[in-house]
Amino acid sequence: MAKSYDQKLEFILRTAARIFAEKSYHSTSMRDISRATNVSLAGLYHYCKSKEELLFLIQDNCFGRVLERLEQRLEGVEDPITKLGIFIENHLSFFAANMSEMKVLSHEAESLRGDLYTHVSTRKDNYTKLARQILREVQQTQESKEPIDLTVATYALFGMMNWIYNWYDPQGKLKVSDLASNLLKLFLNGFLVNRVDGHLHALPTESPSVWRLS
Amino acid sequence: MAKSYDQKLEFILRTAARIFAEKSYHSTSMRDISRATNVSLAGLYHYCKSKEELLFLIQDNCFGRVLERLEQRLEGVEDPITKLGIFIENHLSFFAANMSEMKVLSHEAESLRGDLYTHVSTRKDNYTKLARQILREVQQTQESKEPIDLTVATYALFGMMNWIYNWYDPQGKLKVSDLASNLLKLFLNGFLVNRVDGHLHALPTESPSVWRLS
DNA sequence: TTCTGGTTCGAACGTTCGTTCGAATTTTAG
DNA sequence: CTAAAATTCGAACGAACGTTCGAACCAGAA
Repeated sequence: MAKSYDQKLEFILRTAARIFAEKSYHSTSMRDISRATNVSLAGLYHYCKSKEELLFLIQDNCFGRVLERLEQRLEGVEDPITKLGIFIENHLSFFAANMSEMKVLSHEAESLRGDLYTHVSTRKDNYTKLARQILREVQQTQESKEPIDLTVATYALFGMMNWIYNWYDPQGKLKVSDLASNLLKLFLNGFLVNRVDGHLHALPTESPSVWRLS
Repeated sequence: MAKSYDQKLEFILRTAARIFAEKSYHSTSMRDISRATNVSLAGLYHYCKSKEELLFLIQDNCFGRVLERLEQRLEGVEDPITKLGIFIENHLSFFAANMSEMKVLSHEAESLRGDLYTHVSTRKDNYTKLARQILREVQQTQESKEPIDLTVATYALFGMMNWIYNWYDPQGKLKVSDLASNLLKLFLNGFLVNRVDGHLHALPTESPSVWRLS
């Protein structure tokens, strides 16, 4: 029956995601996945064409669910700042509930090749462009003499959010909602407000050559 | 002669860092490095004990230089905000001048094992604690009713900064100094200012179970 | 020149990898 | 019950991996 096939595939994907997150895609062997799932080595290939397809399915399923949920929640919303709040909360709460898959999605971006890479990469691009568009709208609600560069802001936001797999423990004291509201406040205030210019010009600027070895 | 030995080792490390950054540590073979350096496979082992030591030397040398320079520049500085500016500018300008090495330092953190891992990890911890300490000092110069959580702020800062290997092109239009001043402004304003609380409470909060598969 | 110690490398070692194949087993449909 | 289809797996494949070894090479000191 198709149902039990799908369930077992999902189980394999979840287990593989956990191991990929633990020890990275390239140093995980099909034998590791076989051992962890109690499915024989050859048996795994009944559920996927290759190890690379496993990685793809994890990334694509995971991302698909983020996008689907985001579209639902953004529907009908007009206020740019509310949109941004939804975007951040959506991203972080999904991340926290699916740390392994999201770590794999963030950390193993370049482990796919060819069409599979292109497919995931394109979806990420659209996601990034959506964030950038929301930020542009947010920025236009304000007037600032020295607005933050939109590209820097967009990737700073993703950096803040995606870095959490390096430190955040969903089981720990800090709740996801607190994490989200802290990050939203941190980002939004920084993005909109202009206050500390005095300090910036005092920064010593190093010539890059200082850093080169020889 | 010892001089030429060191020079060749440095050359091998730079080349290895470039390839590790391109296709990740675990999917780079010693044969790849041999090909790129024109040093025979066996010859490489005259300059390192193992592939893992290559990775360690890249990470440790790189981090050592960041720390050394940072200590010099922080010496005698008292103002917390100036300290933070120096910290960010130091980190980013080194990152931009050594993208490969820094990508390897950020991205292959868990690829080392045992003592080598512990050694690099400990230095990173101290670096993180230093940043956290500076942020605490910055925060104490202000009084805020709802300050940003210090842990969140610290890792958000590192997320913003370390994420740049995913998008920033040091050869492109955006200069390092602009990148640094934008990120400093973005972070510092967000960290210090309290303004958008109204929007935060309006955020819908999803139950984590929504995100789980089954 | 001869000797010495650092440097280089071709060839091979044993291991592990992703994947395949054919047969055995279980499940489903008629 | 029977036959077809779906599922499972032991065993093996060739390829690629990190590393080693012994010999060859080359510099500078005597």
